[in-house]
Amino acid sequence: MSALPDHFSRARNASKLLNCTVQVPTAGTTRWNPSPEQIKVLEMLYRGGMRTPNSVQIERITEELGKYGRIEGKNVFYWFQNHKARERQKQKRAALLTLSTLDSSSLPAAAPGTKEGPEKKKEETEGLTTSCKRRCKAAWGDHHGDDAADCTDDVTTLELFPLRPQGKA
Amino acid sequence: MSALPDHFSRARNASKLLNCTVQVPTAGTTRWNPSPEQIKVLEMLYRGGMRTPNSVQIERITEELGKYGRIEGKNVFYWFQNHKARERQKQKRAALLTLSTLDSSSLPAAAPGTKEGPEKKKEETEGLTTSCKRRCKAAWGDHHGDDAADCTDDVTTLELFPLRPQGKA
DNA sequence: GCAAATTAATGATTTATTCAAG
DNA sequence: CTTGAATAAATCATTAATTTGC
Repeated sequence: MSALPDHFSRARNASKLLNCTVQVPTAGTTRWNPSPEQIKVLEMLYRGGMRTPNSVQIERITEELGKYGRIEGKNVFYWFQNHKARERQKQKRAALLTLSTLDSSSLPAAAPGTKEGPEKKKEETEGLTTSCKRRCKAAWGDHHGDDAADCTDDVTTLELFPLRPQGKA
Repeated sequence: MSALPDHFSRARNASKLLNCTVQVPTAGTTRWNPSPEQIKVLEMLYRGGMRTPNSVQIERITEELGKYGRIEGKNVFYWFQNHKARERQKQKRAALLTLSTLDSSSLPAAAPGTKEGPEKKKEETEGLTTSCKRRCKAAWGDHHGDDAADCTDDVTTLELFPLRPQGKA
């Protein structure tokens, strides 16, 4: 897991000693590091039911989160992807654990310490949540805005995307 | 998990019952249909070694292909994705076939008519092409162009991306 | 108490799989 | 059946926690 050629990156251990509150601006950071407020908003949206925001939603979220720090649209996109995937991963693991606890007779393989349980391929304990087929729509940059009068399909999910706490969908 | 009545797909199966041709906005076709010239250029680029163009490259390709018909950046992106994937798929299949031909004793399962051969997981006949690790860079809309002096680190594949028949290396 | 070494989280990319239009 | 479009899974890579030796 940890191959470290020991490359002391750029703006690393600047803080800690110096309690300077400077936010390390100017280009430096390669990877987006979400601030607590940003995470809060994102999780709120997620708990509100948002799974894969489309481009318009992403734009709005990005704009909103931009108040709390530098952020791009792709960060939002990736955040939702990863969050969803890892949530599912956790649930799957929990389900397996529950199963093994409830029924301690089966469970042939899948040593819990190895790495995972990559036995079949997928669809292991999948038939419990996602029943809906697929939802289409992606988050591509539809901003080309040249000639083609291609309808920017938004409008659909806009209503259930308040961005301000409204209470459930 | 999917507790949200997300956008009921919009232009997907919209015109099924209602055979009304309306609603389809000005740009009729939902799906991009590449013209022969476009395919030609794309295949040339592919044969030239391009696998996953970055945003700048995609923009340029899109611009070039736009001469031969309506096209968006995501079309180019998806085309490369699909072409690569399906090329690999074919190679894999061919390799399996070759193996079974050379050694007609093994090959336990993988009925060729069922659906596929989803036996293990992956890494079956993989170690034949991709030796380079990974290349980074995606095709996101990096067009924010605000202040951040974020280096748009293309440069990786740019050299082998002439876009104009140059004679190649 | 600290910084290097390790580990755990998680952002970012690529690959595999699936859906559906033509 | 072919293939564009979209999503989910796997993987890589980097940053933050945490541990460990001094």
